[in-house]
Amino acid sequence: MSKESPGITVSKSKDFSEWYTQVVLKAELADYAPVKGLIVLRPDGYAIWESIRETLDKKFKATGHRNAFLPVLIPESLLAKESDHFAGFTPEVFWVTHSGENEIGDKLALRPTSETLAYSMYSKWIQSWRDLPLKINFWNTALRAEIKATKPFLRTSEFLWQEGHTVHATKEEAEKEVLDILEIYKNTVEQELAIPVITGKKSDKEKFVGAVYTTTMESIMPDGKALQMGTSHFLGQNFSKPFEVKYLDKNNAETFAWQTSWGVSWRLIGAMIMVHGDDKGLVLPPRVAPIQVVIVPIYYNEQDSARVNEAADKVEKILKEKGLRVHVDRRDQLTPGFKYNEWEMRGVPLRIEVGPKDIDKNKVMYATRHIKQKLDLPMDSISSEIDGILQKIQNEMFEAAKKLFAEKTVRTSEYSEFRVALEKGNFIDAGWCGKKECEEKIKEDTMADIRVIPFNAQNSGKCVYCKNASTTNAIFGRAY
RNA sequence: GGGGACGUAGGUUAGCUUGGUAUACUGCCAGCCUCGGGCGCUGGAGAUCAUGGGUUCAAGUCCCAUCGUCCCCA
Repeated sequence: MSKESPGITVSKSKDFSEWYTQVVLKAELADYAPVKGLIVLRPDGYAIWESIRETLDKKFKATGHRNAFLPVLIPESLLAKESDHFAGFTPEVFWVTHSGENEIGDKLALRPTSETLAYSMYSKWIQSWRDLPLKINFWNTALRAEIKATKPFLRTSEFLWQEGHTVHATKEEAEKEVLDILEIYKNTVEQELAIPVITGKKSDKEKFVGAVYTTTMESIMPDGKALQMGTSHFLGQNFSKPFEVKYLDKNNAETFAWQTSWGVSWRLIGAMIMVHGDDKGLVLPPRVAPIQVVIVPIYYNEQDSARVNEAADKVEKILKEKGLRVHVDRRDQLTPGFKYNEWEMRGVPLRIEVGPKDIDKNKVMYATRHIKQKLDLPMDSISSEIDGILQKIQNEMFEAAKKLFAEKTVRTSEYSEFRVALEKGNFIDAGWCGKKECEEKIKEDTMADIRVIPFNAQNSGKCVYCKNASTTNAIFGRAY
């Protein structure tokens, strides 16, 4: 492996894993931390997270949610209060056992997720039906020990995410919340990150421990592996009972509340890298790119330098007035060619070149990142056309990703075909009888599990494994 | 759970078999350069050789232990 070259040295199709690592490091999104399984998010990576966060935050607030913050330490006694939930997480919990030299009796977990802590507070805050619904979101990190198979953004021992925790008076209202949130997730991922997803329910085997059911959005990566992009859980009264999240209803009757929880993480950044990147590096959708347009001035002498820089300033001003994130690369010790390659590796969706020849013709050149093309743009048209150009890039990236998704989804009712298609790296859309045994057998056999039972699933009639009548089709895949 | 690779300058590394205070490229700094696809030239700074112990006149190199990282397969 050569990390020496400033560019990406392997092709995406030949060595996907190495390609991914190089893009993350060389595009300066993240770097490895001194502790195994942890990464440091660098400014470009963080800017992408901020962009996702701002979009979601607006949508959460528009639908009546408020932000709050919880501490990172959770006492074992509290974490263990809902036993299924505890059993599900305990293998990957980090424990704080000492304060200074003193051992802590009730040892403290670094939060793997905050249900227990949040709901112990909620039980104090909620007394009346008038206190409901309670809809709070937390932007924080979660810690889950990943000892083997770590990968930046996809599997790390600490990750940035948001977790929403809501409480409702009725089952119906809580179930609506679960779906409303999933819809917000889907829209955000498709419109901002240009990644198509399929939404639906998890099987009982794959649902969040402690939930009544889990809804999810899933996508497929170019290497054929499935990636869970976000989940929204209906918790029923599974937590409200042990944690006594209850209220007096209008008839003065004490009632256990209905709850939801939901989250997306910086895993979305990993998905975006994998779906859109190419052999030259990162490719960012304009809507989340930290730099949407980079301007490269080109000149050979003092005389040109003055007028070229002046023209570059003018273009920058036009773009900034449009509210775009723009950067002029004024480093004069580097050649234009070097700069082109560098900005391409870093994924900037649009590059504008301004040189003496362009100024003579009162135009600029622009090059798009997602597909290789270089076109003229008259100086006077920049302001009116730039939004359209960026929107076109965003659309074309989404269309290309949708095409990939469609190509990698195979419908079959034959188990032999199922295995072949899976081996080639596909989602398999196949009938399922609804029994856990078939799901487990398939997993043993092929390493694939049920990623999602789509909301709009068809029913092909018989289970792909046992051949008995199917209750629904499900999407099978090998997951990250 | 199983297997593999590895730790020497910011990055990538040579040197280890056969012990004698470390090599190059890249990046970085300064100065030049007609710089439109990873230009070229000159000079310079940069290394407790992962950590601890042992053998030896002498350890990056040999021995023991520890720590850590990455990758692949289930």
